[in-house]
Amino acid sequence: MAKRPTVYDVAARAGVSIATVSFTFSQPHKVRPATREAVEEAARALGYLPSASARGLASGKTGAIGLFSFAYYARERGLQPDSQTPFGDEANEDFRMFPLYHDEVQRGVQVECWRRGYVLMVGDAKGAAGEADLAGIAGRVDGLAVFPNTVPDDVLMRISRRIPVVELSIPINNTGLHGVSVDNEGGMAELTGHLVEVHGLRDIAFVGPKGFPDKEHRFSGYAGAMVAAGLPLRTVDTAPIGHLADFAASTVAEFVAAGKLPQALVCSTDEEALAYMDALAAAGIDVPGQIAVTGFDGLVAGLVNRPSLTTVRQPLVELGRAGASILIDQVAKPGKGAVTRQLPVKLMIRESCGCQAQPGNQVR
Amino acid sequence: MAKRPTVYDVAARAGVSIATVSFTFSQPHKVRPATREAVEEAARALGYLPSASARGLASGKTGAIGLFSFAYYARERGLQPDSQTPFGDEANEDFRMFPLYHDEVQRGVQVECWRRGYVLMVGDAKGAAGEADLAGIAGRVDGLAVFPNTVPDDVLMRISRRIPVVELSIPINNTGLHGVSVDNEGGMAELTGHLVEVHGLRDIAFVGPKGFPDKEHRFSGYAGAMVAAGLPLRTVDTAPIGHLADFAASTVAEFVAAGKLPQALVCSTDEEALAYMDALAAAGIDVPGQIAVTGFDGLVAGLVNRPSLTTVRQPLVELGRAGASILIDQVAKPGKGAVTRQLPVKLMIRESCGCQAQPGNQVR
DNA sequence: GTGCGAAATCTATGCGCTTTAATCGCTGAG
DNA sequence: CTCAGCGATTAAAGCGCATAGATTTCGCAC
Repeated sequence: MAKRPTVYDVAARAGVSIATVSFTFSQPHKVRPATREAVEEAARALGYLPSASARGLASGKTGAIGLFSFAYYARERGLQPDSQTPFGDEANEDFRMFPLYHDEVQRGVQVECWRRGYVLMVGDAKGAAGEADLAGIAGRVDGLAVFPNTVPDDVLMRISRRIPVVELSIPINNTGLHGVSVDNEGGMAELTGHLVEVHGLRDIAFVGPKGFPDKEHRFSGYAGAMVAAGLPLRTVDTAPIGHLADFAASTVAEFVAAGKLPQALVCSTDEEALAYMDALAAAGIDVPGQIAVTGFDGLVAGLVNRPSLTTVRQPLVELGRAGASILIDQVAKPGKGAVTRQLPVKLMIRESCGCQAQPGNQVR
Repeated sequence: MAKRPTVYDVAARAGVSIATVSFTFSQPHKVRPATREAVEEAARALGYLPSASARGLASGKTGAIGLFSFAYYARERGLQPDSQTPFGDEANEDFRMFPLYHDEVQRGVQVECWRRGYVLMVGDAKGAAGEADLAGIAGRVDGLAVFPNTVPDDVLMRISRRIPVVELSIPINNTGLHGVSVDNEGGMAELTGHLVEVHGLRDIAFVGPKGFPDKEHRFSGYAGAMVAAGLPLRTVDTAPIGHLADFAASTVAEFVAAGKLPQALVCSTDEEALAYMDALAAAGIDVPGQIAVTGFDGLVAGLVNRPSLTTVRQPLVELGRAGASILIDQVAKPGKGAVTRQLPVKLMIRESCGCQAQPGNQVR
């Protein structure tokens, strides 16, 4: 590559000063049409491309929104950048790998950035999300969106002192960060209610990890509905996502061995639900015939699955858009407090709960 | 937001020079452990975040790969940033809108960037992809990936004089740009052969637009297979993607009116195929009973559709990865000529051609 | 205690652009 | 014919960091 031409080269060729070149691009109306054209002509002839780095340095703005995204997916599964793990086409069932939760949210962020004239910077930690990784992206954006549990809180707080930070899909909290969330509790309560009231189930177990605020809220929704119906709670531990399949298989085996198969498995995520459905199928147990299984998220994979997965659909794209929107607003006019929004969810009744698939429910 | 602390602030607090601060982050091993810790402590206390802009300016590298992505989707459909068009959750069948072709390719680019330690900059034109839009992203990356027909050739050529540019999924050509493509011709020939040999169809029409190199190659594949079988060619024009539904409906109406319904519609993309299947269903024509329909791409939407869509699956994620890989290689060691790669495709026999759905073919 | 090479640190400069303040050139009023 | 007034243009000062080259400090042998 030839040396990139700079404002100096353009200025020299056009016979003006670099300031005029700069104005030509940033404040065209302040430049006489004749000189403007001369500058543009020179720029074109030279193949001039303004350096965003220099621009950002001088102006203090980057015009970019950052998203710490893929790391979310990878870290949860223990994937390494140098691994040979298939990330798409190679996998036989890659609609189980893509698009997942964060892919849809990312799309939302991307759409909103597009609409507001920002570019999206997608950064990812190479190992545990340390500060060094984040610096690479936090240092070059005007605002940062992150998924919960991907970045240590103290690092996040530090960053938020410099640029607005929004947590995507985290319950309202007291961290002082901006945040967008969904009605986890209400959605799960409604879903549980469906199993109790429509299907008359009583022995309903909740499957989900501890320690994740959003999952805890889903549990609350489940618990509330069960208690309200006078039914006993029952919980099943879950493994890290990377080991869902093995864990689900052994759990199912235990159920069978103990002869204590619940009537329904209310999972905290679609991914868990699908893993359990696989395990149940492998064990020769019919879903929804012998046991109902439900998820939470509304991924494509649940729609493609047979039986299709009854679940609670989160407005994932909207979630991303709302997050990006908050950031961009904050960049334009920094507010004092944390901005938070909660979005509604939608119950998607499909086959895995025992209902017949409805055309209207085929959609996600 | 408080003024962001700089190397100077950190240096002052740690009692060292800014060079040492810089080294501490870039060449830690060249700094004595004691001073390194002092610097890190100061940085932590101050909430220091290195400015990527300044870094990029000084070093001449940005560590970012750019992708001109969403614009591709939007422009083809005539969507505007300020429009109220639903971009996801709102749509009843958004698996028809996401993930599409470019979404999967983008994922590939993103994965490869992650593995190679780059960040991804997703930029989008706000209107026609003019130079101004591109400058915003081309100026801040070390390499740029674009979809065909999204950026005027001359602009692309200009940019490619400064940074490596790769065209995603464009047949090998003479533009001198790097490129990745798939075996469009071979895949379509194989698919057409399937319809002829397995299903014994003779009146097979090709549906696809003119003027797009990759689509032309698909046509060649279709034509080659037909000629080889001694069958006549038949083509159907298509409308811009944004008007696919209306156009497909009127075309189907013409077929019916003229009583000349082909035995099969070989479409150049899955999106076209789905539009025609919708139109055929609306006209009360059974697929694949009365007419077979096939696509090309291997989108999720085709898998979810009933009947599921027989198609040719492109390795989209791999396509994106290959593109990013070429760019990153070129950044590291600029080569002289254009690098090109062609990837294989895979025939996915599903229901819309008249075959029974096979478990193995359910996958995409 | 000295001397020396290596390691650590610092000084100084420039990356390409934005932006403020100052200068220039022109117009029209006096 | 002069000069205030105004728009167009420019000079100059950074923005925050990397890095070559200069300088200081360190570790160690004598």
